[in-house]
Amino acid sequence: MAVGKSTVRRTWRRRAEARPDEILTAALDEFIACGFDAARMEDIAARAGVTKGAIYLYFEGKEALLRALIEREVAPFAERLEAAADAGLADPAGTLRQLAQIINVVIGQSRIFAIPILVVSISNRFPDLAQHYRERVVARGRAALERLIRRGVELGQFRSVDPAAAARAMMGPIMFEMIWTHALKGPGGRDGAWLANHFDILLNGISRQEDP
Amino acid sequence: MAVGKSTVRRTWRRRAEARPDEILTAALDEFIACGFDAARMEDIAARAGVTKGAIYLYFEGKEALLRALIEREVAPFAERLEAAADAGLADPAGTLRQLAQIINVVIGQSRIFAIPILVVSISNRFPDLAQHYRERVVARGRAALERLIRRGVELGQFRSVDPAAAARAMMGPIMFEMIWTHALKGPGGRDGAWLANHFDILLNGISRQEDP
Amino acid sequence: MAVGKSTVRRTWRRRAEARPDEILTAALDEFIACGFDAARMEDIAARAGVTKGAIYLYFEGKEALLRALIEREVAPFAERLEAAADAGLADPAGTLRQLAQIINVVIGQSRIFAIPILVVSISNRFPDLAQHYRERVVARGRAALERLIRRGVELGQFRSVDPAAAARAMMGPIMFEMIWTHALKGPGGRDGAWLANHFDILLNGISRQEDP
Amino acid sequence: MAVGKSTVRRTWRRRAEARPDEILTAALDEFIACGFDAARMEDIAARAGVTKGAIYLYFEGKEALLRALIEREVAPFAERLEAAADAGLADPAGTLRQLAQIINVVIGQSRIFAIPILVVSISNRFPDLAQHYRERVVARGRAALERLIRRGVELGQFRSVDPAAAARAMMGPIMFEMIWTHALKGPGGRDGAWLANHFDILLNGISRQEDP
DNA sequence: AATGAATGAGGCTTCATTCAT
DNA sequence: TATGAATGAAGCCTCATTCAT
Repeated sequence: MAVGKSTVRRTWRRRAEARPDEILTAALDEFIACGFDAARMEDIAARAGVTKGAIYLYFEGKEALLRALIEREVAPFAERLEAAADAGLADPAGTLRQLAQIINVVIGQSRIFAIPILVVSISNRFPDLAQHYRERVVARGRAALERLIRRGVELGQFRSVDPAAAARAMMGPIMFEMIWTHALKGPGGRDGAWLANHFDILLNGISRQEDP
Repeated sequence: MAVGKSTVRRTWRRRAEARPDEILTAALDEFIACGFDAARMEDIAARAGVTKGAIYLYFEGKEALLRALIEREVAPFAERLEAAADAGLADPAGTLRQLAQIINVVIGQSRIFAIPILVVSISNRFPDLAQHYRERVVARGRAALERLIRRGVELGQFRSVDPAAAARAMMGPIMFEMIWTHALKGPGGRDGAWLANHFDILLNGISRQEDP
Repeated sequence: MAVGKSTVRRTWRRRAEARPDEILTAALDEFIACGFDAARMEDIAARAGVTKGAIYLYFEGKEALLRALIEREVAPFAERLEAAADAGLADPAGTLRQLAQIINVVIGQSRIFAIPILVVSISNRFPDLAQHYRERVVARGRAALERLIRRGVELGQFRSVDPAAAARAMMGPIMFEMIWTHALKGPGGRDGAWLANHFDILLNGISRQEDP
Repeated sequence: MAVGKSTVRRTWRRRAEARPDEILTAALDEFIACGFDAARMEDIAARAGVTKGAIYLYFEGKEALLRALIEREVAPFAERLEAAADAGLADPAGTLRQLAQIINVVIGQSRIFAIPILVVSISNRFPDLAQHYRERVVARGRAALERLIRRGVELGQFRSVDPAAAARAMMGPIMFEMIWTHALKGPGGRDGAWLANHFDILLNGISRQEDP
């Protein structure tokens, strides 16, 4: 009985504690679907299963929603990239090939890769968010790729290329795939081979030419 | 007298005829600066040196402004790319290196490379514009690069890679540079060497290895 | 154990019984500080040390709070005035001078003299409250002053003025002092001599001229 | 014909130029009727014969409306008081009696005497407006009365009272009449004799006692 | 008796668009 | 062709009030 009571209460509590996250997820969906300005608070609320006013119990306003969202999504985004890269320092070439395949799959499946596009589209009006993203995600992702490439050079897998330039060269195709998939919505791109192909070409470009 | 009158009239006419273009340019600037939704008709008008109402003499409304803008900018954009590519079919490798340098310079100088970002940021709400852009610019640009690469393979400059894949791989860095320059506004990128570096790596990746 | 329990309970009860009064006091403070409309139920609750919902256990709503407040404050306000006046019927002139001094001190010390201003500022929207105040406080206060003056005339302290007019003439400075102190917040007025001065002049105006 | 055209245009222009004033007048009416917070922009607009949005062509918002209103009303208010007072420096006693009668009449006729009540009721939330009013109207009005009384003393009409104290004593009844008329709306007060009576008593209080 | 999450009506303000001149 | 006053729909946000716990 006492247990029953506690359970009930817990249900109630759990909802209240989960609200901010539910709202943020709803906001992400709306922002991606309509853009920051065209997204209506009421639609975000509806998507989260609450009413307009409820959002303001947890967030100061629309801009706060955007900021909290970036905050919530950006760190894991960067960390996943880094962790995956650093876990494969023993075999840089193989790891880069794997990364290409994984990213290719995830891009098609997860909403998370729509976030960079959201960030880009609001970057002129929220320069600090753009900066945050640049430093937390792009810079860290590039640094992780750089570490892989530098190690590949040390191991003799790659030629002695400039790791920074090579890492940067790899960001391009990733961004292109995101935009192609989530914004321009080009057809046929989702067969999963493209990014791997791009990386192959890049890897070819930096690899040691062992066989003539 | 007649001369005077005619002169005055001509001046006046010229302005009147130039209006739509001035307005579109103003609109482009505002759209890039604030995004489509946040751009105010009044600010566009002010930038163009007219009043709000005058815009409606030439355009149906805000969305029409956007469409006309894309229309006006997209075709030349694609044609310039194509012309430059096709003019260099005699030396694909050299042409691609040149293209990288030219694009790199133009990206930093011209507002024109902010247009793709604008298109991307509104693509979810105006899918037809996205499609238009995809087909008119991205697809044609890719096809032009493809022709270059195919010719390079025929000439023996490049290995027998898949021209489509290689062309696509080259779009990524271009897009990255645009976004980095016009949206994320990363520092230090505008030294002009990066895109050339990326292309070098890619060209390395597809080039025939003449020297062992 | 029983004792402990009862003690706890009593403490608890006492608080519960005190709640309505605490809430009303908090409401008065907020109403005075912000006005009726701008006062927020949440701030009233916070001032009273409870949560928003608790107020509704004791009062129907915001307007009920206002009415209860006027009810609670108005009667004692009037009664104090009356009692003080009637207690001094033996020496009207002296009593009026004393009243001036007492009021002057209390105006500066107590929130109670901010109530008339509150009433005035909401009087157009709650005419019944205004009427209530008019009849319960202003009219009774004036009547008390009138009795004093009439007695003064009878005693030969004052000339045979119209007691009603003279009483009314004395309300003005009091109101002016309240407004000056609690609303317009003029500087320097709180030295305590002004109201006495005003009354002196008024008393001079109605006093018998014993000395030629 | 040319005249006709010009007339039409003038009509149009005149309306546009008159708008701010019409809106302010409407705002004053609403603010007095409902108080600042309860007054709705839409009702103000309706009273002015325009739509909500039109107000924002001329004023920044609701608070700006209030400020412009005070600005517009306060100066003439003070100037009229001063001019009337200074015009009568030759006969202070008579002038003060006249002033009492004039004010008494105007209080009953004009909305202008509801402004002090409006100011008082918002003074806690807009302290700068209160200060402005205090300095521009109350202080100047008091100074004008002071000049009259000082001159009266010099001329021998009045005893050698403190002019500042006497002037201040005269403000009270005026304020009381305003509040009584426009806020508490006491019945029967508008017979026009009261303020004159108050002033008589005050004048008696400060006058030289020529007859024993 | 008390909490605090949630509601929803309603206000202020903005801005694309229209239209008389 | 051009103006700019005016509209009115729509969005953000607040807050008095309710209610499950």
